[in-house]
Amino acid sequence: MKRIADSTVRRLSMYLRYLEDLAARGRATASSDALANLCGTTPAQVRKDLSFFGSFGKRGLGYPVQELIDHLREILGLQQDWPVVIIGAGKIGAALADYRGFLQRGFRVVGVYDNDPAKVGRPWGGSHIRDIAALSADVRAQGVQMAVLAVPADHAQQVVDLAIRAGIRAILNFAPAQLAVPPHVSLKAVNMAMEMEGLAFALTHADAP
Amino acid sequence: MKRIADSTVRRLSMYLRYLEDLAARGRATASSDALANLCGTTPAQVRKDLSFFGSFGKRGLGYPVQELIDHLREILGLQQDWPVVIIGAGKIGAALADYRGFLQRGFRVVGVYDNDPAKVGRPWGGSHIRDIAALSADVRAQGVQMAVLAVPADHAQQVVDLAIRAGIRAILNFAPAQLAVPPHVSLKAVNMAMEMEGLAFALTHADAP
DNA sequence: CTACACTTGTGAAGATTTTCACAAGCCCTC
DNA sequence: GAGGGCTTGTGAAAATCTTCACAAGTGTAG
Repeated sequence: MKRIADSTVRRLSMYLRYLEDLAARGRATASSDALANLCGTTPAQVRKDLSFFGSFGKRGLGYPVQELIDHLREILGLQQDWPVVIIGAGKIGAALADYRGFLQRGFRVVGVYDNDPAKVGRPWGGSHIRDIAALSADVRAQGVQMAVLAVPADHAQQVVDLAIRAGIRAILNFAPAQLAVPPHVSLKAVNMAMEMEGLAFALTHADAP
Repeated sequence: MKRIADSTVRRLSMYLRYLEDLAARGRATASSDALANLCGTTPAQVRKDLSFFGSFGKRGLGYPVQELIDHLREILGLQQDWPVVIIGAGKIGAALADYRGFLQRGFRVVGVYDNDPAKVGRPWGGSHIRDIAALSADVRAQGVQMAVLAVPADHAQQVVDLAIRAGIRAILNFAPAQLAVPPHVSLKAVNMAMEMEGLAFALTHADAP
């Protein structure tokens, strides 16, 4: 199959979000035009994105909302629940561990890890924060493939290496560090400073005609 | 001036990060090749990105690290300190309010706002969490242009509208909602669920040859 | 001073992504 | 069951972004 652009995948995820919204409001169908308006894109873009994976709409009618939701969930790999570990129980890690959005969308946080003795053992969810030394065994035992990284930048690479050795194959990185991972591992980074700098750039160059 | 791609701005931000690293280690110059290796891109990309803004290097030598840092900070609009308000004092908002990375990079959090009476008045930094009713006046009084949004999705649009009326012109949105803003306002969204779904997609389609 | 090794800056080529535009298909009405 | 109003799916065109490749500088060594 042709390679799918990252931007396409992001939009699919967004379509899914709005379709679920529409479904909750009882809408049975949605046109590419309606979906595009909601998502801030164009009808052609919506149709093209979906066409990579099949033909889900009915001409003259639009897309059946519930069916398209099911297709998108399958395309994105959300038919299953993904167990996730969170590494780093600082402010950000703790906030993420309690973030309802994860669970709602099929990501189940099965463990929170830290190396700080002051934090290890603290209650979290129905269990407690675990020592990072236990990560390897836990990940292996539970077949966890996804990790969220929220550790200081100077520990990030070392922690990633550990996680990958344990079998992690997809990482969402909140540490402000550029990480190196082998090709079979997927990595996405969320870098607040970078986003803010993008905004500063936009503000600074906004007035230029 | 030609429009600058978002991807270019993100890379500039990344170059800046690594240049500061290099400067801290006492490196006086860096070639596009060295920079590219650090950032996981190509030398040609580095040179092209920089060439949009001028000619900062010396042939045969590379780029003078400190000078390039200064240029990049100016290009990105980081010569000045940007006052920032954080709206929403939940877990994420609170974590962001204490995030050191902001301050270090020239973003000064001047206020944290919430509408929950239980949170308003709680100490934060040298001051306390303020009522969102005070946002308009504060933003105007202090000329704040940037806001970080960390409120529940169903309040997000309404809060954004309020912020924009008060004079905010750049928003970093952590709420899992697609926001509509007028054209003179810059908006960036960080959507954890979307990132996770991107990873799920990658994992699901990784084995396909 | 000349030769040489190295690196930038940049048009042009190549690749990718988005938009266009329209034939084909679906539903509803008459 | 024919006609008309909509909307999809999709090649092709347009726009955008990345990579290539090389002339033009720059410093160093001999």
